[in-house]
Amino acid sequence: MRFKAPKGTYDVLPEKAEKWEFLEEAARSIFKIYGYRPIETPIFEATELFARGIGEATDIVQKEMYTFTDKGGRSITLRPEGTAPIVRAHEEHGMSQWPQPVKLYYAGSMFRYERPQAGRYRQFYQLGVEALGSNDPALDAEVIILLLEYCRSVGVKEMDLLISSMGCSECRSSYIEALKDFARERISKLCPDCARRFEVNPLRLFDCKNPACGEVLAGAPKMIDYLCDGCRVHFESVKGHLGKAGVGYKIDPTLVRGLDYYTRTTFEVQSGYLGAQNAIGGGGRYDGLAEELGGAPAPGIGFALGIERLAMAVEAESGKIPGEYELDVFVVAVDDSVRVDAFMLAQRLRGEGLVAEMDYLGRSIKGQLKLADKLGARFAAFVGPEELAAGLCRLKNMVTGEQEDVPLGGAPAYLADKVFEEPVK
RNA sequence: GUGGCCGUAGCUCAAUUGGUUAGAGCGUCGGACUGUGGCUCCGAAGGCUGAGGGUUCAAGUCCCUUCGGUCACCCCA
Repeated sequence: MRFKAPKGTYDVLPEKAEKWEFLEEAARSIFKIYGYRPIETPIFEATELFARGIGEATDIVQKEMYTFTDKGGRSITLRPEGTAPIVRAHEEHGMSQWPQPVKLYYAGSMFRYERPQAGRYRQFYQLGVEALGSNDPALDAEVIILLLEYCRSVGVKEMDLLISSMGCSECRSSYIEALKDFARERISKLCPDCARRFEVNPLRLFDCKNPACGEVLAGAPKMIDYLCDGCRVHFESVKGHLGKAGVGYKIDPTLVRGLDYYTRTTFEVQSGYLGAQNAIGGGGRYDGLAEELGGAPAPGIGFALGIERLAMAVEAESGKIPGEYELDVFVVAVDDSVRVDAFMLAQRLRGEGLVAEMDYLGRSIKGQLKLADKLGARFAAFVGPEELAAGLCRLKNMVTGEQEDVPLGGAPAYLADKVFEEPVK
């Protein structure tokens, strides 16, 4: 075959898809408990939405977007993240008139043109929440706790919560000046990459892994020391809420996230089991985004988490993720004359809510039993001329090997009782 | 976009210093006396050795290019 899944993409085969379904269902369930409601936005949007929302200078906008021109001449981009589209929908549908705050969650694929690596793909699946219309620090804490609780509920035990504050437009700009003053005097001691960062986005200086740069920057001014009164009070309150909730966290002043829209609270949940891309999820507050997109002001906060990375962390720590294929009954057609009767029995079994399978390849009885065994069937139901003539159906317990004849008409209900009322195994 | 490693049947891997029809295990399908699984045994199907060039009498084995995978950087979920 000449075709393969495009670079950086992959097929989620049944075994993995079942695990993803489990994780996603668990997420939807806990998101709802926290009062969030589902929303689906288009998988592509006007390029300008992301360019303005995420920031022209960011890596995402500069080199990672899947952009194309549609037949109407519009510049379209496959969504690289979920927040900007939701803020767009919030404005478009007047959600500021809904009971505030508006709490939404989403699940879906995102696209970024990057070199694939462990835990990073060109199409990846995110789960996320957004709460718009309030700048209450309690909401910041709620969102952070929701992320942690969800991860914990599906089996992630060891994870680190990093938090910081990016300040608001006012205090951040004065901080950036201070940082640039500091860096300008030491520019000769920094690596070429950092020299470039200095020009493009000084906040990124802290991302450098170069030890020499790290030493130089250790003495640099920190954003959290430059917060204005409002931002400082907000940050203190977020920490206070987390503390009351018994949530452990680490303040990381260098936690600078790659999207320009963040203000005040930013956070990231990391796992030591993921390799270089160690963030399971992250997010922050974006109080200026709605205005940046040309809408009415609307503060907001949210997070996104990558299901691929979550699944990796869960499997590394807890071994298995639930979500197995289970077969209740395999209907065995004893010979060709009864294949239609077998088919009808399977239909009636399914009508009782039982997972029923049968043979579609004309296999021998032995072959059918082998298949039933491979599929893990709990029961086999024999349909044969002799049983049919007597109005019976022979049931075989595939675990114990016991067999019994029951009236054909009552077989589905009889089996349903056995399957649903008796403990598995 | 940059760099390291890698690319043989569906999967995991073999294939003497380049040498003749590329093998095995698992899996799939079938069979082992007539209506019954899990163990065992037998058989079959399934590879243009990622692709394209080159070197050579001869290439899965060497060289180049390209595509893909993988890991790291940049950055992020």
